[in-house]
Amino acid sequence: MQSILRAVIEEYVTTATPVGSQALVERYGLGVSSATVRSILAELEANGLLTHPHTSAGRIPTDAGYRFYVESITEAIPLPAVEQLMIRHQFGQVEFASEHWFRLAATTLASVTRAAGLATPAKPRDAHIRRNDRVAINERMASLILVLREGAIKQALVTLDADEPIDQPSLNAVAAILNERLAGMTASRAQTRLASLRDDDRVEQLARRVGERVVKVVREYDAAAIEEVFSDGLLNVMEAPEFAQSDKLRRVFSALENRAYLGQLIGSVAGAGQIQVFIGHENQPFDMRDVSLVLAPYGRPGHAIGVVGVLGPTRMSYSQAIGTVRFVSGLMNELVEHLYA
Amino acid sequence: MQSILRAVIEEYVTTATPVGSQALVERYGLGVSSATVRSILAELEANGLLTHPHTSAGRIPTDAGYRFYVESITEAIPLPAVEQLMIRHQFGQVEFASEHWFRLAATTLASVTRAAGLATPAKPRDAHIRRNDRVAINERMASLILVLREGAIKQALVTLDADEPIDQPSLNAVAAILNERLAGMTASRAQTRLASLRDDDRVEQLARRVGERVVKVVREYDAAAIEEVFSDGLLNVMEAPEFAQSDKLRRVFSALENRAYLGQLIGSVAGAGQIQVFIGHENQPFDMRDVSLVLAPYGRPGHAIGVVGVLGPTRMSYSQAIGTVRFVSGLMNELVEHLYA
DNA sequence: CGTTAGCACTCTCCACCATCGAGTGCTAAC
DNA sequence: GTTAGCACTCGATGGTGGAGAGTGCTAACG
Repeated sequence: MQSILRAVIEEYVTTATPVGSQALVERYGLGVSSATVRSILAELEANGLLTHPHTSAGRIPTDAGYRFYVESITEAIPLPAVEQLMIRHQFGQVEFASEHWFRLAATTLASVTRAAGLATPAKPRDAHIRRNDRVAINERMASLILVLREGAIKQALVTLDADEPIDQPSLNAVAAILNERLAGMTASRAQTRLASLRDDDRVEQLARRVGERVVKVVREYDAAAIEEVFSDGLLNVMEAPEFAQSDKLRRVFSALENRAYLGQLIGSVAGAGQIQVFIGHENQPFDMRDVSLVLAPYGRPGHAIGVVGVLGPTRMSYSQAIGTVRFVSGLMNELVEHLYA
Repeated sequence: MQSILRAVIEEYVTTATPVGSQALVERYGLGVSSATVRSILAELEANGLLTHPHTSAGRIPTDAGYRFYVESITEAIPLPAVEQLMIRHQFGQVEFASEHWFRLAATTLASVTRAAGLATPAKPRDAHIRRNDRVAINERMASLILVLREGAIKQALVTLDADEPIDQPSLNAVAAILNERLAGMTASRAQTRLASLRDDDRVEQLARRVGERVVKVVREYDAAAIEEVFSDGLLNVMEAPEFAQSDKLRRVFSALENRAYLGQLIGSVAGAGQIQVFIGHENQPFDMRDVSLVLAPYGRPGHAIGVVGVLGPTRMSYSQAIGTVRFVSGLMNELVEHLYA
């Protein structure tokens, strides 16, 4: 019974056409006749795991069927050793900098699974300020460059609307104050340490103003749901026969372009801490009901967390996808670990 | 004759169906009968400006027809004042930092022209080093942060494979040397200024090694064809009826994903210095023959140059697209100018 | 009672065909 | 040069009729 469901799904995943009872007994050594299979298929359909496009067609899995199947995969197919080596090799070739990794992860996932690869950079929960520098552009404005301990770099312009231009020595003094007070702080701790600056001293006052700007930038960074979702291999998804009618395709793309839902999903994956599968119309709010996602977090829990995964048609090879995503997220874990070591 | 061509194109642009002689006389006050129009249409077809999908269908413009039409647009329709104001307002709302502008430009172009908006950040021809800082991550590695005068920020890790760990004072000394020698330099000038560093002094030797890394990063930045092409509103293009068959769509997307051709185009536009239109199969090498591009450079000639524009079906409103792209690129010019002022 | 062979039934797919109509090209007259 | 008239072409539409795949049901079997 479960093995029949499994057979139906695996057959449908490869052929993309409704699968009949005969095809099953022929291609999978089930040891029973097609009539028996038919009665089991009818039962599976009654349980809501399979459907009928029409009376005289074979069965196709429902989203619930896929869900059942995915839950039953206790050990996902691990990625073949050859491919593991290849991927490691590729990661070895890019520069050792976290900003390159997540893109490569998406590209790799896309090419291995033949679906679309998704990845976000590792984003800290509460970023720590490592250091900040300012470069005066002119007397009225300063360009702030903020380095976060988690590796991100932020830039902001601050207008110094003082009555008279500020000279470079004063700016240096401001910078010194800020570095002394803000280094290593999170946004909220930085805020409290700025409070004690005096209002009657011109330099301290300026430092406070600039410092508040710094805090604001860091807060915004903390609050941003996802910095960026990088995707590669969307073409693979477009090529699937179920997207031959372009309206389905459109739905998926509009959901991708409006990244709100993706962000929410990714947030929940990052929170859950393990690989997760979202199938078809389980993706409720937006128009993603024609696709499934396999997502896994990577990074350091409590520090920086990103997400990698694949997006494919509901009819995708979940076991392969899970195996591949698991490997890539593991690899990313290693890399991030190295960075912090 | 030219007015008939113009009428055919404008009608086809709005209806997306082949246009016949009767429809033309009805909807455009041409003052002649359909038979006359037919003979003119036949002539235009002989000149290669129009085609026939089949015998009993109306005419549709060829790429050459569009080209002729575009050349004849001496004064593009300027963007309505209301929309100009709206756009200015939107640009006023984002932070005053060049990295936000090009994304907004793409988004704006997409929503106004109902096609896809494209934009690249302004990229300098020969970047100048403004300043660089290093933050030691541990004793064996330093994280380089490189600020270019043109506003870009680059990051790189350098492994300091010295025999013994390097202490912070030495690192500071290295940084001081580098800032003194490299500030304001282009990559090639920086290279020559590094040559005079002595090999027998440990700090100078280290400075040379790190400095060479800096030069390499800047060179890579100079050499990179395009940093990034940001696109928005690809959905608009997907919705055009000519992309109902998804294979055409696929061609366009594969051309976009493989950004080589786009980069080449953008390079040529940046070089040409004015708005350019690429129609259908004029986009020779790659599979972009189903779409047209209207691209314009922005920035400061000789300093930083970026490109903004739209990508739409060949059947797009060129006059509106040209007007809009012209306005947006002009606006970007103003903004960049402000930044340098 | 589970399994199986047999069989009628259902429904899609495809090829074929006739019809319709938009739009053309041509010709002859103005 | 322009126009009316007309035959012609060819895609689009819709209906028909097998062919084939696959089902569900029933009755028989171990």
